[in-house]
Amino acid sequence: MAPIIVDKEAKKEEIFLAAASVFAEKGFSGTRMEDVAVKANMGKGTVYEYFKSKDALFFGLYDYLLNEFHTKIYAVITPEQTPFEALSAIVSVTLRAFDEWHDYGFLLMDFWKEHRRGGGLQIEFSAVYDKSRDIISRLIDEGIEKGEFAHVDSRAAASAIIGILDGVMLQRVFDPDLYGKCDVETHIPALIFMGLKKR
Amino acid sequence: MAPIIVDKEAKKEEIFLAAASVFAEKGFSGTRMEDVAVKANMGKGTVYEYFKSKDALFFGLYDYLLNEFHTKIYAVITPEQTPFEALSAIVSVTLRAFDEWHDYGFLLMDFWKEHRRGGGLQIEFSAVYDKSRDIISRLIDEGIEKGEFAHVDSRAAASAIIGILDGVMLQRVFDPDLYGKCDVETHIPALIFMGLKKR
Amino acid sequence: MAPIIVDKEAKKEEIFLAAASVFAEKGFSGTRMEDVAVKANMGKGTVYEYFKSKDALFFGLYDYLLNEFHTKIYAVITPEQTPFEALSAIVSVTLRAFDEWHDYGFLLMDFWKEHRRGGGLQIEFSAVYDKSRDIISRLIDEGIEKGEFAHVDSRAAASAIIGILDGVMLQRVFDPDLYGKCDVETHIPALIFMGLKKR
Amino acid sequence: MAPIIVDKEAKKEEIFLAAASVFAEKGFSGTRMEDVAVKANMGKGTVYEYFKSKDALFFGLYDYLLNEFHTKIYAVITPEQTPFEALSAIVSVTLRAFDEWHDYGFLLMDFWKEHRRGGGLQIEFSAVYDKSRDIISRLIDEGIEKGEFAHVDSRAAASAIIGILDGVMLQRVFDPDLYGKCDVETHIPALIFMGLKKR
DNA sequence: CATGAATGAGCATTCATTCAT
DNA sequence: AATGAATGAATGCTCATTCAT
Repeated sequence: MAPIIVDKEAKKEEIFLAAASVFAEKGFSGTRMEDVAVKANMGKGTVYEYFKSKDALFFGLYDYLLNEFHTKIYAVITPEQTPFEALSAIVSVTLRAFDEWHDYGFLLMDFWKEHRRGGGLQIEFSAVYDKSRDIISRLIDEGIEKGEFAHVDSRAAASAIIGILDGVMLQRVFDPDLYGKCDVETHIPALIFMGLKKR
Repeated sequence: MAPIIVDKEAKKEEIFLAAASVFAEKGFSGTRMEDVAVKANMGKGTVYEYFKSKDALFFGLYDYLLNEFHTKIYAVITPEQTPFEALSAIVSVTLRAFDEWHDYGFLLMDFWKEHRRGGGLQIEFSAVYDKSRDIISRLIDEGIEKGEFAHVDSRAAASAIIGILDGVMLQRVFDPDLYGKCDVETHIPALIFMGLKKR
Repeated sequence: MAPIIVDKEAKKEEIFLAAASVFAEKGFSGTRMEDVAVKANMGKGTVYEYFKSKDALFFGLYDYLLNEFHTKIYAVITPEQTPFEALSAIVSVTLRAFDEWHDYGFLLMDFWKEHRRGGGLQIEFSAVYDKSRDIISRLIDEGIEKGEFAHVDSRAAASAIIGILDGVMLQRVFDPDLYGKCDVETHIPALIFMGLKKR
Repeated sequence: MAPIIVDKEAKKEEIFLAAASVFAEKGFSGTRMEDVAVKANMGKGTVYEYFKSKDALFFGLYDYLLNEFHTKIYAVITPEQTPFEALSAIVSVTLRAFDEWHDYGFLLMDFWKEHRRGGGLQIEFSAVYDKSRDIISRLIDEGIEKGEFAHVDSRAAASAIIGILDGVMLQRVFDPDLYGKCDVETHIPALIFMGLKKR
């Protein structure tokens, strides 16, 4: 008669936030569903009202975060930018994003690791990387066409750039002071665009 | 009665080989000590004679593999090489090593992931990266001195190079066809040394 | 505001019908209160308005069904019948009733099985059997008096007859083709009345 | 080197005995695996060394008990007996067996009830009844041939006899005094062989 | 030394029941 | 009256670790 109106999506988001925090701290297998529930200020059972299983929560979270991440990253690209400017913006915002959420690195490691355990729930990681590679390699192709970039293999270069960004993140996970030791946000793009060799 | 002489080190190596195979296939938390024992053709109890715990085995394995890996990688550096040649050799042998043992990627992911869980047993990953970074950044510094390389920040560049290599490995874990799609072993070094920008 | 008038008894019956169907299909412990609620087109909470607990619903259902069953069975007895005719009618209508509702067998099994779990709610099964035994043994006694039946122990014979009927039902639960294989409705009464021995 | 020798079968039997006792007392769903373990004086995990799951234990127990039961029952048949004597012996030993282990009735109810829950583990009850029906109907056929029994339908009569025995057991489960109230072991066989009708 | 039987802590998940609306 | 969101007790099962032989 007067059904309790609950914003299911809002509740899911609450759980996602709690889960992100706990998974990032303890890792997937180190996290108990109760930990998530406690963090989200609800009963264990309630979490299960919104997510069928621990796996569903985990990979759902991945989806959620990736979406937010991509939205954030690719919001910086505008049509007026030159390929160089667009690429610079992507690299720079990505590095800054890692900086802002250090835990994201741990989460991502877990996603990578748990990714294998069969089942149909899991995100198609390969597709995710494909998508990123597509965007970046298209910018590179455009840059080559316009004479801005050298005649590199655009897909290999895109892989390398993503590799740099992921790899830098990994290294920062294990050595948080890396940023302190050198100005990564300046030097990494420099390397990407200029290479090591003297001209 | 003559005491049975057992080569403890040889036995440990047997266990390492079995463990590497099983951990790579099933991941750390998906692997049961019994799986390792079976693979190594011995009883569960025997594994515990050589390793105090699952963690000790796992991180001991990391140590073991990393040692082998580093030995292999840095064997290619010789004093006669120019910095450019040395760096090229490292990059190239690393890419080829990933190629040879695809599972290594999964193992590495697990090491990264489990790395955190307290205790004092764990390898100091940061130190590992530091060591690699040291070797590479020294080569870069040398190259700058000799006028071979541009005036980049050598530590940032080293981070970026390691990042590229780790990152490329990660991408190949999720998309094994990457090598097929483009000649990574040619293009990645090219990007590293020449950068994207046209000269 | 005019209060909504709800026919409590009608609603209870709705729930009973839904419950009978679900319990028969999934068994007592396999049935969730929500299943019943869904089948009855109402909310879980509403079921609890009418039945204090799952047990109360289950044993209430037993009462309800038994009542219907008894009403049906004993409607066939009339004062004009000879004891033989009355008994024949009971046997025959019982066998036919089992035939009509195959699921009843499963329900009954569950009632038997759950019957023990303490508490004061449960139906006194013994009393139920006593009642049936009373009716049947009285008919037998009457038959003996009138010289229609042999001098058997009427209570033992009544037990045996109920036993035959319950037992036949059980066997049909596990082998639904039993009726197909032989004409139970003819042969079972024949055995009851004539026995195995040749005269 | 000196492996602990454990008689796996003996251990299984220990567990069966504990399980029979606990299942009979609390029913299948009311029994926790720990209850069985405690009763058998072992740890929970140990039970799982011998039985893959609660279901496997339960239906394994059924197999075990049924085997014992059948062995006991059909041990009383000898080639020299007339069909009447053989049948009498079966009926009588069955009734006495129920008497000796009252709990068997409860266990059987549970087996009946749980029987449905799909899966491939479960005993084919139908086959069990078929087997009993075969033995008994063959004896009846033999009796008919020899002129000992009336021309009944032997399969229907066999069903009825099994029905009587199962049914009597059920009634005794709910009214343990039934035996006290009348001499079932005399009167039930009398009814089976002579029927109700006066000759 | 080697073993594998025994153990029990630990955790994902289910579901009867409650109660705010 | 009716609802269904929230809850947490309860339990089957796994697996690292121990230890008697």
